[in-house]
Amino acid sequence: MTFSEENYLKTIYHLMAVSDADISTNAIAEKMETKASSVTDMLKKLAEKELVNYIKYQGVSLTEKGQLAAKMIVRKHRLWETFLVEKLDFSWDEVHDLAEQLEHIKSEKLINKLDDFLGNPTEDPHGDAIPDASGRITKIEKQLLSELEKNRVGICVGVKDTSSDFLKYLDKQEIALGSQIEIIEKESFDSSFRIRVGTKEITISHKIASNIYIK
Amino acid sequence: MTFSEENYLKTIYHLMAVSDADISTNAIAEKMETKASSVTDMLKKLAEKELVNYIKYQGVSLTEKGQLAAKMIVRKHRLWETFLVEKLDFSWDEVHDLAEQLEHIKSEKLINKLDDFLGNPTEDPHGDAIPDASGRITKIEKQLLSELEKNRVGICVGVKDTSSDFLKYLDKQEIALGSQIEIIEKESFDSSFRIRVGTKEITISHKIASNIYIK
DNA sequence: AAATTGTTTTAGACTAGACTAAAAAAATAT
DNA sequence: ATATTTTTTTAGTCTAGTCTAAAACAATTT
Ligand SMILES: [Mn+2]
Ligand SMILES: [Mn+2]
Ligand SMILES: [Mn+2]
Ligand SMILES: [Mn+2]
Repeated sequence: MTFSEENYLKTIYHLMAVSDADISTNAIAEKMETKASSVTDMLKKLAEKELVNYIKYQGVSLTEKGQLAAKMIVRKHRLWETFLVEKLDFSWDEVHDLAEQLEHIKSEKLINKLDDFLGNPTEDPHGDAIPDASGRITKIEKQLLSELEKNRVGICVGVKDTSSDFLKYLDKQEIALGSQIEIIEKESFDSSFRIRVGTKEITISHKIASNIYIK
Repeated sequence: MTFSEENYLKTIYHLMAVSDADISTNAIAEKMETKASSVTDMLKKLAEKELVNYIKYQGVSLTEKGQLAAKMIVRKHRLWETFLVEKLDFSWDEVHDLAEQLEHIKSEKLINKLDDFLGNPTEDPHGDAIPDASGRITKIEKQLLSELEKNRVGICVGVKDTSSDFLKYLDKQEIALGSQIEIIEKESFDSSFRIRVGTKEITISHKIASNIYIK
C-alpha cells in the first residue's frame, strides 16, 4: 500500500466515524486539500483492491479489510505521537505532523514493540483511543464540555480539535489532560462559559468549550 | 528532497568512502539495483540542485552541500538503528531495512531529540560511526581481523558486511561487538583462521575474517 | 416539468521515477 | 590505427498521482 492510499483510507475512516452515511467525494477532497477528480481516481483504485465499497455518484465506505487497514494506520499514528510526547519530550501540539510521516513506516513488529515499550497505552496525548494489534478499540466515555450543566465538575480527558493553535491556547489557559474543570456559569447571550480550572477562574467561548472532552 | 534523491545521495556517499575517484554511473546502478539510464536521469537532477558534481561520461562526486545532506541521512539511519536495538530490543541483523525507511523521516528536531534520548551515541549497533548534528564524525581506528598477525589479540569493534546472513552467522559463533578475539593460527593453504573467541576455539574462512573489524 | 445549481466523473495533460532499446562515447584489444 | 567491447547517455514508453476543463449526473428551485 502506498502512502497516498493509506492517507485516503485514513481520511475515509475518520469521516465515517462522524457521519454514518456514505462519504462523498467532495468531503474527502476537502479534508485532504486535494481535488475531487483526484479522489475519484483513487476511489477506483481502492475499490479494485477491495478496500472500499464504491458506487459511482453514490459515495464510498470502507470494507472490513479497509477498516482494519485504516485502524492500523491510526494505531501507528497514535502510538508514535505517544512516543514523541512520553519519551522524546515533545509537547502535544508538535507531534501530529511528525506522526503523519511515521504512520507510514511499514513493520508490524516495530509497531508492536513500540507499543510494549510505551506500556501498551490505550490513549494518545490528545486523549484519542489507540487501537490494539488486532484493531480493537477501548471506547472512552466522554462528553463535550459545552454539554455539561452548570455547577458540574469533570476531568478533561481529550480534545476534539487537535490543531497546534488550539492546543497552545489550552496550554496558555493551563488546561491539560487530567485538569479538573467546573462550570461556574453559562452565559446565555453568547453561549460562553465561566469555568474554574484548578484554582483559576476563566471565561471561554462556546467554540472552545465544544472542543474539550470531559469525563 | 524526495526519498529517491536521498537514496541516491547516500549511495554516492558510501561509494565515495571507498574509492577516491569519481563514481561511475554503473557503480551506482549496481549498488541500487536499478538501471544505468535511471541513474543518469537522477544525476542530472541532483546536479541541477547542486548536490553533485556531474560531467557527462566522467562520473560524479558529492558537492559540500551534497556531502552534508548525505551525512544527515546516514546520521538518521544509524541513530534509528541504535534506537531499535537499544530501546526496542531488536537484534542487530533486523534493523537495517527498518532504518532504510526511518532515515527518510523529515525533522531535525526529532533526530536531535532521539540523539539525546539515546545518550548521544558515537557508534551504531554495527560499530559504524554516527555523524553528529553538524556532520562531524569521530573516526574509529580499526583494522580487519584478516590483517591481524598470529598470536595478536583484539576486540571486535565493528563489521564490514552488515547483511542479516553474516550477522546471524556471527551470533551463532558468539562473536559480538566487544568480543575478545585471538589469532591462534593462519592457514596458508586456504587463508583460513583459527581463532579464540572468549574461551572457544573456532575456524573461520578468510572471507569471514575480512568482514570483522578489530581494535 | 423545466431550468438552474451543485456534485461527480471523464478526458487529457503534467511530473517523478522507473524501464527498454538504440545511439554515442570511451576503453580495450588486435 | 582500427576494430571490438563496454559504458554511458538519449529517446521514447509506462505507472502513480496530481491537476484543469469539460461532460455527465443529481439535487434544488422556480
Ligand atoms: Mn494526530
Ligand atoms: Mn492524536
Ligand atoms: Mn544499516
Ligand atoms: Mn548500521
